[in-house]
Amino acid sequence: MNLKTLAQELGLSPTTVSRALNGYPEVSEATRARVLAAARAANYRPNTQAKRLATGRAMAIGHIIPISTRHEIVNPVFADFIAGAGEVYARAGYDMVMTIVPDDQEARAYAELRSKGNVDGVLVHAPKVEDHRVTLLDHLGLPFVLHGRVSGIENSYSWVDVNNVRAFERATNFLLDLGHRRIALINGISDMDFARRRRRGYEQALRARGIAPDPALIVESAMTEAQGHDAARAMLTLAEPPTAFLTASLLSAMGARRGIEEAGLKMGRDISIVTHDDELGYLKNGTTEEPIFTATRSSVREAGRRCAALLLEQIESGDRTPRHELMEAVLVVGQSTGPAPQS
Amino acid sequence: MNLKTLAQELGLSPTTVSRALNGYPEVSEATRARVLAAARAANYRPNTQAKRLATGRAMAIGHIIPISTRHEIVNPVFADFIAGAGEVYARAGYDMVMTIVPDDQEARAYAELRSKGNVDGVLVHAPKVEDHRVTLLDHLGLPFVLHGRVSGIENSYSWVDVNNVRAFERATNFLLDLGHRRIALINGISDMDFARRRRRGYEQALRARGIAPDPALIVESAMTEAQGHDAARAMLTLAEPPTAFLTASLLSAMGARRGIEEAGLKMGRDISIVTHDDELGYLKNGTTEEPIFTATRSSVREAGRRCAALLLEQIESGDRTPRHELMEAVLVVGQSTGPAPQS
DNA sequence: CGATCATCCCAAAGCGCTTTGGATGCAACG
DNA sequence: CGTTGCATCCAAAGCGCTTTGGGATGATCG
Repeated sequence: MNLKTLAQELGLSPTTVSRALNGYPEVSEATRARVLAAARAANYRPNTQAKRLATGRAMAIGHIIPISTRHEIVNPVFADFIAGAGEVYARAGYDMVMTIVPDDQEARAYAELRSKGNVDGVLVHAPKVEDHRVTLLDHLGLPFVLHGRVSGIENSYSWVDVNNVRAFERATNFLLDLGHRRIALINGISDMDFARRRRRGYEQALRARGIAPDPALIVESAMTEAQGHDAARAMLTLAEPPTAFLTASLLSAMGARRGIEEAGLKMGRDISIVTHDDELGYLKNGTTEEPIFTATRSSVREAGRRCAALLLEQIESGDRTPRHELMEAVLVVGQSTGPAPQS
Repeated sequence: MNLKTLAQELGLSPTTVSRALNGYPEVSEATRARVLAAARAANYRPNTQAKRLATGRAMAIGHIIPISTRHEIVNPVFADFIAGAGEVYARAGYDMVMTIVPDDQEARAYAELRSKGNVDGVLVHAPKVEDHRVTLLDHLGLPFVLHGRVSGIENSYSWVDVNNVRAFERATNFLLDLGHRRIALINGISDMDFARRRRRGYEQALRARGIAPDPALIVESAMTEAQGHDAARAMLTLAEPPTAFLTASLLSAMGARRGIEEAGLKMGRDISIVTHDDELGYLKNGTTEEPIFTATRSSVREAGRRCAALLLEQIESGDRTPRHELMEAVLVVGQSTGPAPQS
């Protein structure tokens, strides 16, 4: 069923039917009603490709997911972020098109997306400290929004981010207030912009109290359960072991807890943990009311929603002036923290 | 830059240029070379929408992700599966379009995808025991492949699945051989077809040794860390506690381990765990050589690849006769299992 | 040398929609 | 009564590509 035959059946021109369906005023309400009824009856839906070609709008947003051939890790945060963004797209009638690409071909993938014209804009994931994608996209003239920011770049661009500096500053202060002085940071990969910011927040808080950050108490690598475990195990054997851990993900925190317990210590009493919690669907930090870990909490799903909303707004308004949204993490207190043990 | 102007610049007709680019034989190799060179120089890429409209092929595969409003959990396996499938799509020049939809509107979403014509086929995730999607898609005439199977349905369809029955039968036998008799199953949600099959494998193995499955030793719910923990804690307080746990995911296994250790027991000595391991990128079971948990291992990413390959093959060949692929899980021995303790 | 046949190229139609630029009819107006 | 203005509708062009159905051109053959 297409426009032409639907129009014929109604004894109308395609023009009129198209206008009736798309809510243009040049058609009487009587015929509009007739058209709508017929369209529904015939289960008519305009062909996407034809519409796209005619309007020049792809009605789709691109997400490019680079797959590293080295540490082939799929970002665990990814699924939830996508879910949030996808909700918004679906409501607005946009498709979400995902491209999986070896990370050395990422630039080409963006360029292709642009020149083949199959998206109206892109959402950029997991920016690194110096991320070339921003300049590339600027140059391509493809509307985009970053989930996160890029420290080492001058360009201005639209982004949605958590206030990572502040979150980790607060978390560190929280531990300092409990009397902890040897606080370890189990962070994400140091290339990542968010990891850089978290570290800055952590170090700022320490320095503000006159404590020099100790490199032996900082680990920066992929945020897995094993990472947390191994880092905790290793650090607990130091001559001056930490009394608290600050971890960048719930998985790392779980690993750290395991390491702590293997060392015969008790979390929340002997050793404290504060973690960042992205509120992933499949990885809950206890319940909202009774969290297991003390955490800086910020929903990555909500971030997905906001990124998507921001991008759609830019595309539909045509307004390219960069806009930002800074989300604050909530510090929730769980059972993983307590006063520093008297040594 | 479009076909027409490119053709003009070359002094050729659009027809010839199109044919040259698409490898048709009706064009001399000399002009083909000229055309290719010019196209590359102009960075020309045919407009996707126009191509799609002209050919009637969307060159895209749909994935519909239902979001339950109740337990809004995003399948943790999802990201890795997508990554696998996406690799194959990208190589074949297909887009992957993802639709996030409230689960009560899933059927409508498939119908729309079909009538709007923006995909050539769909990949169906996480089938339930009685899943209406198979009949729906059959009826819509939209090519599809299931990741998993549907027990309660007669239709034949294409699928790729792990031999869940066999995997859990083997895992159970492995524990039985170690002398365990009280073996608990911490399974996925019972509606899920894969969970049903795993339970069947588990019960078959028990019955084959004359052991009646004990409902008190079976939990079926969302596979989270908390699930594993809570189930293990609860079961260990039974009058006749289990000596081994069989879990359906690494997260559950991690939770169970925590529960075990909280009860002052040692995994691998006092209590054994065998888990299923989907080989998720961000959730490794130790290393390939030295797994932490004894596990039935099967890569969900590889499953994604095979699903995608199967679907593309069906679409491109036009052959709609259902095809299957059954993957066998490997049983790897880690440090989480040992002989049943003498009571 | 004319007929036949590849080879190489092109004009034009068509994919299904939107949108521009009228046409038509009718009420209102001076 | 002629004109204006409005409300409705339509024909046709166009989006950028593919593909059908030829049309030249030159080589081959009897």
